[in-house]
Amino acid sequence: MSQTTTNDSEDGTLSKDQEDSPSIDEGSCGMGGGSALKKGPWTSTEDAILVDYVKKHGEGNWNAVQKHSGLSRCGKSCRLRWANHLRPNLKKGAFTSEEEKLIIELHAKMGNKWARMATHLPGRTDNEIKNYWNTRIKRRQRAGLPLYPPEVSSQTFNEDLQTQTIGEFSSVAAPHCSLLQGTDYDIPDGMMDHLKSNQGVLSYAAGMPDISVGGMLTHGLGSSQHCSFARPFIHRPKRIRESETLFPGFGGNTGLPLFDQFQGNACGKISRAELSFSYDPDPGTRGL
DNA sequence: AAGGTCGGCAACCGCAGCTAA
DNA sequence: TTTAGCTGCGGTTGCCGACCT
Repeated sequence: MSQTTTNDSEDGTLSKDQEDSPSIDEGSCGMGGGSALKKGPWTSTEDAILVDYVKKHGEGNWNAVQKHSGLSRCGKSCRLRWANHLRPNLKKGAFTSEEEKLIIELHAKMGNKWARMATHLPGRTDNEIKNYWNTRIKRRQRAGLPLYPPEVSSQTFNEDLQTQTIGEFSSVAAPHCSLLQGTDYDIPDGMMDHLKSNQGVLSYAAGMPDISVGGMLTHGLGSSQHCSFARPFIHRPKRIRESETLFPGFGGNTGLPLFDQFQGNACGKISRAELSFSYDPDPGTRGL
């Protein structure tokens, strides 16, 4: 939209911006290469080179793109550009209401698993979904609205309970969740206090009127819904970062387990038929 | 009209998982 | 078994146009 993604000259020749590019980085992207790598917006010339390269060699082996095509872009940058903008069958434009419903539904189920969510939205990229969601969070926070419509919260919760009851992924979930389903969850007092004090601003909790943070903990964290909420407490560097986002100031070193695996299992079961809730993606803010 | 703020988007960064040597 | 390279993912930042005051 606003961003110029192809900012070279009309005739497609190498424009000035390719020479004095927004920024030249000496071997960033993790891997050095010695040669200066360009950063910033892609030009249509670069796009063409990348498309041509992928046509000839296929996707993957992104680091070879720089070597073989002469593009001054690191492999990561090429992969991202291809995945988000050049890949065929990409759907452009605003999300349809169906897609919005699906995103909300999926996020309620799996949390910030953008890539996984993208697999349920053909033609959409994880980046698009992530951007959409982040914007949505901002809007809803500003409007003081819950993140999820109540229908989504309770529906998702019930589905997951059902799912678990019939043992759809119990073989995977059990080892993790059993740790949480005992009577003594062993939640440190300080942590509990922190959770309570943050409840008002917890985006997840805010969207779950029936499942307050306290309720989550006393209710049993066995469902995938709960487990995904439990993720912020996971003892793992990456998750700690996440936890700091959701629970500022809380370090997350509680030794609670990781649920990503069975989340993935649970996530694959969503069908369009489930989207029966009445919903407004952003009540009161759509017309912003 | 000018300045400030917001919304939307593209792209970068750092980390983790996977795999081949 | 270890290690280095590659890839993918999620978080974050910066840019720019639109809108508001």
